[in-house]
Amino acid sequence: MHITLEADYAVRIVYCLALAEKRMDAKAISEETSVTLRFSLKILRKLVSGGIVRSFKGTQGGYELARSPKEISLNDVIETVEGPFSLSRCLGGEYVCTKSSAGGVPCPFRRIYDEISGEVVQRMKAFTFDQVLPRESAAKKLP
Amino acid sequence: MHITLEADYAVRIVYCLALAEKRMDAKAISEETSVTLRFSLKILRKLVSGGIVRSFKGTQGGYELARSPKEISLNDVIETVEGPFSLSRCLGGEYVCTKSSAGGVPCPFRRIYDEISGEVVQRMKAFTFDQVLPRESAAKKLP
DNA sequence: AATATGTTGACAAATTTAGTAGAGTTTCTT
DNA sequence: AAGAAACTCTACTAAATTTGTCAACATATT
Repeated sequence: MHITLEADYAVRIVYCLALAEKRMDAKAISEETSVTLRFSLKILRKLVSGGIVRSFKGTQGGYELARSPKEISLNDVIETVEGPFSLSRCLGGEYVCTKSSAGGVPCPFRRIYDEISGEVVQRMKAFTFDQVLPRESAAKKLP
Repeated sequence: MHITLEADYAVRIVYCLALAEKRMDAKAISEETSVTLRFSLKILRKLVSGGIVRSFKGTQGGYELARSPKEISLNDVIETVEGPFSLSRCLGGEYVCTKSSAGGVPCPFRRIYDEISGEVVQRMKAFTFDQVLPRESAAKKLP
């Protein structure tokens, strides 16, 4: 019932890049965050395809945030890495709990699960990375 | 990032017992909820030791709720089966993120994780099983 | 051209979750 | 007292997911 280690790492990596305020290569990120190089590469790829991080190839390559920390939420990062947050196991709109003791009737717990999940997502969206940065850095804006 | 199947089953089982309003044996519960007999026995044991369900041995034995549905919350059931809910992986009070890029400084995400987890738990505590019962049953009280 | 970097998909190990087995104990009924 | 119908307990196995690794490749800079 926790976020996965991978998501935890992803948060660290984004945090690390937000603090650095400059391009870092995978090796530096890996050392800074104590995530193995290989695994951080994998996570970085997800962050890149999720549009949170930009990558640059070649000698002076590396990774940097694709937008300002203020515009990156905890939800962006976690959702990118492990998909949308949901308490209930049965996603999608028209779920009917054929197995519930009510038999074929909409699962009576679905609503509460969805409500709570929605709140969690809302909270995670409201929490942006500028909130964990030292004041000066938080003020700055990426181009 | 979902509740586990086991917790899901546990909720169904409690719901089933709440609807039944009478003692049921494991076989009946298993059939009603579509959880295998063996697995439901395992879950029932947890529910018993968690004080949510009472068990009775012998020929007329079986299981019944240990208290009225109104006094059993979603959180009671889920916590009994899979432990206290927490988003963050690092439980316990004095956690320090030695691995974070801040190095040895309290993890800056800890607070938000705990806040959100707290809200989830609060919501799950507020949701009691009488809320998913037909009106008449919900009104009744167990001795 | 050489080197430093990121990209990709497949693979493997570790951990957690899900489910099973069997021998034992208690209680009720007759 | 016997027997059956229940629950109890510990351990084990199987499946799924998470975590982490590898190797060959593509791209950019100097």
